[in-house]
Amino acid sequence: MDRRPVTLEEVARVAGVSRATVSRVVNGVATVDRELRQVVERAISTTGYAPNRAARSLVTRRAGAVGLVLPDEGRTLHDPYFGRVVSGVMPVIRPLGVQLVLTTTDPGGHQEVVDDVRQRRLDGVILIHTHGADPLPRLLTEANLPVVLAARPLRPMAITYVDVDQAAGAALAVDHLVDRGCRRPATITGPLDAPAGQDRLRGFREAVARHGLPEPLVVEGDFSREGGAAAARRLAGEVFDGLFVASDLMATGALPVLRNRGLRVPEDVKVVGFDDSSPAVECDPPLTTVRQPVEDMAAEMARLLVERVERPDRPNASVVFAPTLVVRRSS
Amino acid sequence: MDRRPVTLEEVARVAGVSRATVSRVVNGVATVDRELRQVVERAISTTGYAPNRAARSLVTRRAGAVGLVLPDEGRTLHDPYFGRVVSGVMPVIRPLGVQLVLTTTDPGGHQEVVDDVRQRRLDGVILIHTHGADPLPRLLTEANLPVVLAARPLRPMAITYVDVDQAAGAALAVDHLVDRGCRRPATITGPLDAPAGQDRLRGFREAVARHGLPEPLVVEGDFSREGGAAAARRLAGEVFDGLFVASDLMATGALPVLRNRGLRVPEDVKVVGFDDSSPAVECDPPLTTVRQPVEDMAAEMARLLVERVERPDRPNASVVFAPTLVVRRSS
DNA sequence: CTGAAAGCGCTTACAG
DNA sequence: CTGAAAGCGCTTACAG
Repeated sequence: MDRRPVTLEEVARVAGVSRATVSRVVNGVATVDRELRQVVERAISTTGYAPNRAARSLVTRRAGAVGLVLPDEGRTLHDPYFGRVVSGVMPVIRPLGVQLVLTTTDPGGHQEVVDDVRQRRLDGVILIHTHGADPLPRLLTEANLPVVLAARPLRPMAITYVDVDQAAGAALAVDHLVDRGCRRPATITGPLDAPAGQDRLRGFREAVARHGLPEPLVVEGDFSREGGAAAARRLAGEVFDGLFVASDLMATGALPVLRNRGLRVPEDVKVVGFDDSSPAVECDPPLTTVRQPVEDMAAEMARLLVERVERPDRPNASVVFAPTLVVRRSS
Repeated sequence: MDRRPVTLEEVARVAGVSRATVSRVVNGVATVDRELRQVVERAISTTGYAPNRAARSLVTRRAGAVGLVLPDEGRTLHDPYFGRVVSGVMPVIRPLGVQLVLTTTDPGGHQEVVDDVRQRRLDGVILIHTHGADPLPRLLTEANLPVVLAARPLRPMAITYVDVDQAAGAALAVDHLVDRGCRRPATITGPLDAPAGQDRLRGFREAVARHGLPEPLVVEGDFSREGGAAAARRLAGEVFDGLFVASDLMATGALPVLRNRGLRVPEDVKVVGFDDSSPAVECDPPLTTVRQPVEDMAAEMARLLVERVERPDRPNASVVFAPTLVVRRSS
């Protein structure tokens, strides 16, 4: 029953060759004689051999695993965004035999990730949703570990990242509102100490100016539903006919506030969100919103990471994707 | 810069002891002399030593990693349920230094998982959402690998699983509807070839009978939003004042159909869902629903799994959790 | 309580 | 193209 697993040694014995040759066949080294290869392959399948990864890792100095690091707040974990990232990463690393290890950073620091890296259990790391103050990106790059960020870092630094063109997304929203006849724009921004918050506001402002519209109303939110509601309340008494909310979740908080004020959406105010997350579909009315190609972005992150694991000397890169507009009933 | 990482050997040299002694200190073996231990600890911290996990795995025959296996359909991945599972598992395995590896089963089979297991990259596996026909549970248990299922298997088999008392959840819903004055119950079931679908229907029927209510209306759904809408349409022309929908997602499909028929919720029909997933909060009106203690259940899965990794001789166990009712505006 | 030594299962120069 | 041999960095009986 629980007999020891088959080793390379055994396969070699059955095939009547050296361990080195079996190893070469297993790893697809091209120089092996065709006939010998077949003998070995037969021995592998009759013995049911599977290579022990720990032994291989020990000599190759490769864990064969990359980490996906999420902030522990739960927010991210329960966000469909997370699932989309996983869907994007999987298809690129799996064919390479690379495992995806999930890590959440503990409040007390990042000991988990750092340990996994120091113990060589992780060849590289994809970092999701780091705050500006997060020391982890620097910690890891300084340790010479391949790292890819899921967004532009707050402060410029030498690091590889993938992002969506946030400003272009905001512009998409404004163009659409203008197209629908809006002349008095307003926005509920994200937190302005986050790159996404900053960039979406900048894109909004630039597009508003480009269309020759009056100075827009701007209130700051924090990407949460409650923050959206609070921001919408601060808009009470103001006059506007188009509202760009920098995240769908905030929009679901803002919508009821508008309704209570007697404003109909989209008749009196047209609303556009950002993210195309599930709340956008479920809220009433369903939300027109800016969508990021998250799966594609995640696949690109994986590709960049794997590349840097293979070739640590590769220079940093940043790849920026174009957002798209998803039109629903709120506009 | 990229100098070789510190090894046990080096620490031993610095501390003036043997590798065996350093190993014992690292692994917390109690029998080491107090003074020696301190010397070694100092050497570890001055050298910045971190044990190489591949080397350890090779001799201990433990990967130090468990797999979380999800069906590849995307459904699960984008479901907040998934995030809740991860939140539950993490706190129990992390302090043990065990990694969580994410795997989705490929449509063509389960080669990924099976390979990871055969290569000893995974010590055990948590299986989420397996269908009745899924060969994976049997495949893995026959290979003598510790496995924990996230639900009762469709066909009885010798396996460890954690579940919620589905029937009790349905009964909770019925009791609540009756409490709110409903006398004519109806239900939209899950797929009846799935344990959850079966058990929720059984619990519903038993509770209806217990309350002495008339024979209820029963239409089968499939746990999807569209399935919920379709089922609700099949209810057209029927008279009922309480509707138990076997998943929140189906309820979000059913709600608009009821509204189009001129039925007000909760005035004309009271509706109770199942899962307490995010759609329950976002739909209109917010849904009264049956909640599973997913985080607790996931933590228990992790505990059972780890236990079986340590002691493979442990007999199978099944743990069933009690559901709770979350009351919102739909009832 | 501590150390010398064997061994875990691979890969990879190095010869030939 | 193939094999003998060294070595990756640990743990763990086994003596003492």
